[in-house]
Amino acid sequence: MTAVSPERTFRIGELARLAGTTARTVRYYEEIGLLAEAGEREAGAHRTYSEADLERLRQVLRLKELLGLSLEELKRVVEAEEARAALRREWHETEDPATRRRIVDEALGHVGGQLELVRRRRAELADLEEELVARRARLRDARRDLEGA
Amino acid sequence: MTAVSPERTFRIGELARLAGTTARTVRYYEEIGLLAEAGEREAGAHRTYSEADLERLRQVLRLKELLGLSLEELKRVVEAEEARAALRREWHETEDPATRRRIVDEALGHVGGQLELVRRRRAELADLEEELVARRARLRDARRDLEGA
DNA sequence: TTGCTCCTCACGTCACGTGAGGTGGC
DNA sequence: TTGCTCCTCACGTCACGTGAGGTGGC
Repeated sequence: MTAVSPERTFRIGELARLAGTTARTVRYYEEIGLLAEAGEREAGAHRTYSEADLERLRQVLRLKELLGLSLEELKRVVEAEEARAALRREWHETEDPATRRRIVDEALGHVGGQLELVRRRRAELADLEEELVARRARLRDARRDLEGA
Repeated sequence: MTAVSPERTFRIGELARLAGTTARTVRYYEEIGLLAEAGEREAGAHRTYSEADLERLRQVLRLKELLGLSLEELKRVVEAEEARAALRREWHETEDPATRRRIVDEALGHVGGQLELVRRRRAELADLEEELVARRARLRDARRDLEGA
């Protein structure tokens, strides 16, 4: 039996390639505090990343490209995400239903806000698509009329 | 009877506001040749824009925001659009069906390319929306379990 | 040992934002 | 005439790109 390699690590170039970006971008995100610094590192040593780091980077890039968020806005999203992760850990330490409800409600608000953004974008894209389809239909009609010639 | 004001014009500030951007952006687009210079203008005089200019600016901003195109890419789109407008004028001067077919086919290729971009984006947004909806469902379940407490 | 990838400056670029100082039109 | 909006530099900023010169690991 082979191990499932639960501790796959990446260097910055591979991480960037797998996430569809560049090493420079990853370093920049670290520089401005959007991504955490890659573990313990003596000055000048190579950065190493985990699969969790890869997923986090992918998610950040996805929100940036699809929703057009600035890095400042993404920083707030990531911070909120981390705060919620901390709350999830706290979750198991409390029995108080009021506290638990507060945690869930906060998460619901956060997810709801993102959903609204995504849906607005999708609606705008749907409008654009509709216009393009109409244009294409008119062009196809013209094209069909020319077939007979 | 009042006239339908077929020649409504705008100054740069109003144009920008109606298009959802800034005067600086409009000047920059003119500077890099993305938007045509605003008519005849002695140096230092105010720019004036037509409703057609407003529509063009809106369309450019829409493609930029929804598809994430760079200004260089948008320039190519606008140029292709202008070439097609020129061809439409040429259209009425030719009787040759082969020429007309070439004009229509070029337009079809252009619209088809844009449609593909729009659809890919929409699909990506649909995936993101699905994930968010699933997260919200799990949170709502947790929330419901807490109601009983 | 030889490549390849990584490292840190640091300057360049794209797409504007933001004054500074001055002029034009209702 | 007084505001308001416009004008042209020109420097600042955000999000990286792109070398320059040097070091690390399979």
